[in-house]
Amino acid sequence: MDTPLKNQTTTPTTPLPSKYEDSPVFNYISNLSPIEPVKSRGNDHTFNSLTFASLPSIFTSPQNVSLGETRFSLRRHHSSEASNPESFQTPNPSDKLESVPVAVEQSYFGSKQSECFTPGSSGTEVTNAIPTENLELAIELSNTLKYSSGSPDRNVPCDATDTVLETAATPASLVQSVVHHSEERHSSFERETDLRRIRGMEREKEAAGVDWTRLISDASDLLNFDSTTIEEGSDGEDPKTVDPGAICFISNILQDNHDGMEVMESGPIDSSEQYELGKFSNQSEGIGDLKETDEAPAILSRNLLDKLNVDDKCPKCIHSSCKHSSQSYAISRRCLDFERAETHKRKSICDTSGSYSVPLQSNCEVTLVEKKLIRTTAGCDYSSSRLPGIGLHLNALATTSESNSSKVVNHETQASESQVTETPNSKISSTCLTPSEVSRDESCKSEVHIAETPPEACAPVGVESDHSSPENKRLKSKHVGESLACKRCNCKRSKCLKLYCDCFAAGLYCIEPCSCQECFNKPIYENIVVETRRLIESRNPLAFAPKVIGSINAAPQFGEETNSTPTSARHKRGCNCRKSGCLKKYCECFQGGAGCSILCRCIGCKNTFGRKDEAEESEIEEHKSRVWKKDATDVSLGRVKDQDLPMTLSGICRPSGQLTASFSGKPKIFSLHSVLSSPQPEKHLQVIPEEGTLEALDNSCSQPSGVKSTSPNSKRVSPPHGGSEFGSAAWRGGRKLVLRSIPPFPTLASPRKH
DNA sequence: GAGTTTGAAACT
DNA sequence: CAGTTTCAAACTC
Repeated sequence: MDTPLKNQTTTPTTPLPSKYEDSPVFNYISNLSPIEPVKSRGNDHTFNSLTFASLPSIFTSPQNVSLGETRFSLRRHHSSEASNPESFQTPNPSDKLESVPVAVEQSYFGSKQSECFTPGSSGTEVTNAIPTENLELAIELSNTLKYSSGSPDRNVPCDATDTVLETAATPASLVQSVVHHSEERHSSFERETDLRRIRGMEREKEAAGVDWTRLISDASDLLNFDSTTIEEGSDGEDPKTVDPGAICFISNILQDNHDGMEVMESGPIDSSEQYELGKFSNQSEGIGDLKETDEAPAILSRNLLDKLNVDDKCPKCIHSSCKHSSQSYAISRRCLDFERAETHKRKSICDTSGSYSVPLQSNCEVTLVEKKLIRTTAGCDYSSSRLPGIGLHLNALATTSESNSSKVVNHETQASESQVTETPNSKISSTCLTPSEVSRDESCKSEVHIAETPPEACAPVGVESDHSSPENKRLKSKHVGESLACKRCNCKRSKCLKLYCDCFAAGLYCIEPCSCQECFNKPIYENIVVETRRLIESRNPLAFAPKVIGSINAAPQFGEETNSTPTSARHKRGCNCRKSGCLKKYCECFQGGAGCSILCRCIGCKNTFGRKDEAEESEIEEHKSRVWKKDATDVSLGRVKDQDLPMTLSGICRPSGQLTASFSGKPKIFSLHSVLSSPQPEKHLQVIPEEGTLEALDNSCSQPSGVKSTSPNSKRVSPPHGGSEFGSAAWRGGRKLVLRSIPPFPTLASPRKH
């Protein structure tokens, strides 16, 4: 374009015939170039209109312009031309692209260069990298766009400058580079990483057959996120703080899903990534690259716009739509951090993201309101992916109910986003150990704080922002998911290192909203937390498992009439209520939206989700049938004695002590009864799979009580790894993983043989 | 917001 | 394993 550098860059590309330049595609590409914005008012306008307040600032950086453009020369050519925000809706595809894509691209690509290159170095870089790229570009127009995204590999210059940045995700830093914060580099890096992860996820999904729409939404979400951050920064809030946290949380979330970090970093951006980028451009283009459906462009643009709009409207995330993704982020972050602490940042075990299809995803339809769609999609993806890594509680929540989950997600989303804005100093130096500093240093973890910090953000839809007030708290916690999402404690003496602490029990770090005193449940005290967890898990491997198990999906929605259809969810140990009638949140069953079961020792149970007596009846019936069947089988094998049946029944009907706990309360779903009654543990495992839904099974398997009760030395019973293993497996892996790792269970149960 | 109630968690 | 104590959330006023 105007700048010499660009000319250079473009020139190499020129192997393309002049005709090519004349071609619509070429024009389109040219129009795409956003880097110019600084110079071109139009772009600025566009950004502003789009609410990319900070974008202009981005372009202020000379480096960004020159460097970024070099690679994107093709696209950004005539960026100046497309300045109209309205261009989105204009028939002209190129214009459409301009506003949105520009922002995106810059954030992605430009940042990289900006960081990698100093003004002086830029020239060298250009010469080196461009030729090859251009060549490829020439070959494939579509690729050209993608190319602009700039694979790490190709960006040789970056490597020289800063290997880490370069490999990691240089490009993302554009925005931050604009800000000129060295600290931001880190954040940008993470952002980039996040983006890549997302893309990688998308790739996977794509491979799986996921439609591009989701990808777009994700990407748009990402974009949105960025924009939000930027905007915030422009608003006067501390940009630094914002970015890091946001980035961190995203990265964390993604991390679970995707381990791909390494891969992505190590390797150049593969075609798929580029492809996605290309999608962006394509979509905005309207030219419609091959892969995309006609809808793609429109949707993309809409999404982007929506996002932008959303950001504008609610920097702090006012809309539920905004909340969604953020919330999920926040949740995951918090949990992930925790998890990470335990595992010491092990690579996500659960790339099983694929396997964990969250119900939410299903909800992600293009048909949804775009705003929601965007958020939702992102949230879905993240949530799904994150599930594995999340504390069991969270997992339970996720699975609990779609509606709930969505609420939760929204909730968190808001929180997270607002957090982003609020996050003050996110990480950068993790050396600080003082509790007060903890929140800051936690970097990624700090986000946790951030995410939930904003009362308003956190507040469930329809709930006042004031968290502190008991009323609000109550309202918030109305829904289990919500309560967890915004979980905050008020511990005074437990240091938040005991199960008394809801945060700790839920596998979450305490965050700002918490009113706890002398809190050690912070990322900074990771070691302590982990150690404590180990201790607790050693006593009760499933101490951190969700208290309520079973498919809450089936359970009536909160607030719905529950009596008619008892939920399948059951408290893992049952409650012991004496005065609350299991009608108040004192009752863990009730609180978790679970009906009371035979495991409960409650008195005067009136649990609307299912009373104990009812459960007992059904349980007995169920058990009887099972027992008889088994009995027949066992008898044939000579294993079962006449006594067994009665004993089992008695145990079921009125389990005593921990033994009771061993039974899952869920008759229809779980076959634990059979386990107890059955002399052979192995059978249990076999039986379980048959009956239950996976979740139910997993949950049942994961129940600590079960372990304890079945084993002679309940306390001794510990997971393979001194208790932590099992628990951790459940902790990090999610239900399915837990289920797999359960094998030890049978062994434990075996002692019960009579 | 303070105080009470409640039941889980922790302890003995 | 049972009883007691501790604890913090839930709840009430």
